[in-house]
Amino acid sequence: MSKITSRLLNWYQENKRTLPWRDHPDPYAVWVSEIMLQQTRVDTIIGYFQRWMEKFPSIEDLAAADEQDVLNLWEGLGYYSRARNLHKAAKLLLAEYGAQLPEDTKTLMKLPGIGRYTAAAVSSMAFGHDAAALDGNIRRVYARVFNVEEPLGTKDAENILWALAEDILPKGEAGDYNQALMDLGSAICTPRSPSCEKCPIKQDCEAYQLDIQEMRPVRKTKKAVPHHIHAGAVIVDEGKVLLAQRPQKGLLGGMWEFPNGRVEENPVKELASLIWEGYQVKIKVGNPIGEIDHAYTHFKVTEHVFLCELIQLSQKENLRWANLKELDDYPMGKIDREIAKRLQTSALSN
DNA sequence: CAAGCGTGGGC
DNA sequence: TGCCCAAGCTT
Repeated sequence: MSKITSRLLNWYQENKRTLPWRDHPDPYAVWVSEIMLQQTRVDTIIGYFQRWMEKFPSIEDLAAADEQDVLNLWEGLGYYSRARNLHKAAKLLLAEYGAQLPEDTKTLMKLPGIGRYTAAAVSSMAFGHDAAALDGNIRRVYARVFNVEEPLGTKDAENILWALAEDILPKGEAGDYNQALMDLGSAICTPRSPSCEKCPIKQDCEAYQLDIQEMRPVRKTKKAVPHHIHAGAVIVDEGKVLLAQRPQKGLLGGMWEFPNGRVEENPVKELASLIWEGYQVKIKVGNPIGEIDHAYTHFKVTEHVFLCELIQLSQKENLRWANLKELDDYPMGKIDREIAKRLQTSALSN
């Protein structure tokens, strides 16, 4: 075992955080936590993880769940395909794997939502196999320790970093070692202003020795995010409000929303035809309720919301009339949950 | 294989 | 405030 790995493992023993899924004998819990942690911080998922394990304690429970209940529990976490994939995979495991997670990375990667990183994480942490993991933290740590100059995400950088991960991995300690690297990355070797003085491997770190740690990893330049204008319709009829379910694929797949869409310039003028074309619903546009700003990863939105009256409804597929009190039962993205809350609040004060 | 996919926090 | 980023995967 190299000096680097033994220093990291020693540091981990002294500094590892106690987390709900750590030192947990249940591979299912490790799997769920790893999916939740994809592109998501530890602090964010703690509550979600505990509610999830309470409601779906096992693969069998998850496989038997309703998709809407699964999405409701996931609401607010984002990347909702993760929840749908967990659900799909649980059904698959029950049908074809005896309700047990496979232990090897190759079989794990056949499950929806499990890629190279997550397969290695589950195999090493839940089953103790020698699987090298590479996530955002580990990429950053290795890019600094070995002064990798290829921009992150390029084929060259990926080849170099995965090869490093495989080469350095200490046999028999992969689970702790992978977690040690990730804890180091989140606590010490941070993207900006890393705490190099506290780092257990600073004497091994090429970037630190050259004092260029903040120049590593090299990043590719990013594109500007567009800003779109949306118009949304709160359509009320006989005390109920009209909701639409989004398609399974794409943005907020399977979630519910107030009928809305992108407009070019004038939300008031364009809204009625927009709703008609998008949902086959004819409306009369009334008073504005408010504006909501939201930043997605790849674009920003300002949504103008209007109270509207129903004139004609030409299809019922994917549409539903909901009581204001029942809006919490419908999984929604952030914008539509905000609209729902405003409606419930104003209805309460009336 | 580049683009799409959410949201919250830090600075 | 605006921007960057975060335990990635899918198509």
